Amino acid sequence: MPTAPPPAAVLQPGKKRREVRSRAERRQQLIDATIRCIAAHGLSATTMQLVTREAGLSLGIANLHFRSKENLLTETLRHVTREYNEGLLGILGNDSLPSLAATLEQLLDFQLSRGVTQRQKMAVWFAYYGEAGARPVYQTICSASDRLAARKTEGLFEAIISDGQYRDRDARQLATGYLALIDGLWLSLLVAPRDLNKTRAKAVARAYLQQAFPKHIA
Amino acid sequence: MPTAPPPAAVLQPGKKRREVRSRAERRQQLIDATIRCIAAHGLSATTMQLVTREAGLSLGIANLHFRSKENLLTETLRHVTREYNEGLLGILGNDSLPSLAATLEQLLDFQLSRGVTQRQKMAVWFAYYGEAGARPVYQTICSASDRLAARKTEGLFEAIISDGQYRDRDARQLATGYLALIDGLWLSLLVAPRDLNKTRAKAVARAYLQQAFPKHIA
DNA sequence: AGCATGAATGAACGAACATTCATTTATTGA
DNA sequence: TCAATAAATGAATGTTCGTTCATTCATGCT
Repeated sequence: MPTAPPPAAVLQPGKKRREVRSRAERRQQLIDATIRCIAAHGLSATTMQLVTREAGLSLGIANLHFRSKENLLTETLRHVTREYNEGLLGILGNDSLPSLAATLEQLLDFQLSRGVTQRQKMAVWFAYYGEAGARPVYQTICSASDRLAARKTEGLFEAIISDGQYRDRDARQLATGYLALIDGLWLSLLVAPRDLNKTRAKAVARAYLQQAFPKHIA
Repeated sequence: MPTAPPPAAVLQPGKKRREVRSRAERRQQLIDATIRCIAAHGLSATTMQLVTREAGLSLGIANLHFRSKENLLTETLRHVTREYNEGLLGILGNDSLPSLAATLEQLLDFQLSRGVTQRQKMAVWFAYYGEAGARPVYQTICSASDRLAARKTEGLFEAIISDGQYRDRDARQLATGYLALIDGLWLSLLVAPRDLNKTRAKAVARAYLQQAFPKHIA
């Protein structure tokens, strides 16, 4: 069998100059590309070729910086989760909250904030949720994040109940309901954006909080 | 090249007797197997081999009764969706509702009913939701079902508001919130069953309805 | 009984996939 | 200036997947 002719030594037109970057930079670049791919094509259609092409890099690079595709996907979920948790802790992090009413408003704004990013993140979030039942790793990461949000929200609600001297209110139950409501609204925004926009979603969530804590929200 | 030796004419031990069934029966059998596979292994790991083996049939059968894998998956989603919609219409179907309070209770019971089935169905539901952003067919089926539920729930809430002469209540907003809450509770039940059981989930949803319609629910 | 019909089977096939690694190339330090 | 080192590349590899179809066989009709 004749060997393939060796590529010409001349500079090929579509050839990009090879660039060297640090490990951290490449990892971030690949995670970002993975997020875009999942949002655009879904988790099952996200291939190594698609991701690396999206990142503008060569095929083998993902296996170089992450050991495997499985690892890349896990790290991507971890990144999205960490980002969300950091945003949440920026609001609910300190145990002594200056103004409870303002904090409540901030929480609402954060969870239903605009931003192109957020839309992509929602798609990623639910793509992994859909597979979580079958993949223990995803389940662990997701539920750890959920538990943190639940704990912090519950803490805020307890403080509000105490401050407003509300009667017959269960902080845990209200927090569970509120977070489930937010999840459900996200899902609707993702799947049926025609029937629900962010403004209406925020109004719905606000109504929930108003019913629960009328003295703390306008 | 020597041809492989023909299989012995004797009855092989692991050989099952071939059984012939109607097209409808086989389709249902395969859809049920698909649901079990998705719930157990996730959508991305659901292969034709897995499904047909789960159904106890041969590999080629799925392509015989459904044209393609894509079609099998679509029909499976349609089946789950139809089943849910029928249950919902069984409660909210007739336009003149006998007792609004009883209907509200039935709706709650239905949406958070136990049953092993329901757990598998939830897994299927969210597996498709996760891919819906990338697959227009899934999106169409899901959002059509969601829209029906929204319309019927809104109708019930309108009747209740009118009956109870509630002030400052928006049926559409309350219905959006209630359905989002149910979706969110389902997601929590699926992903973090340790943190939320069906009894607590029902209590949370009930609390929402109590806040909205105190005269119509205990 | 013998034949016609079509459901059922599973080996075979090509396409697509993740992964590997020999080679190329940028960067660093002597 | 020139090795030495490490990052980046992409052709090649082995595997797995969905799909096909020649063959087998159960069933109902004549």
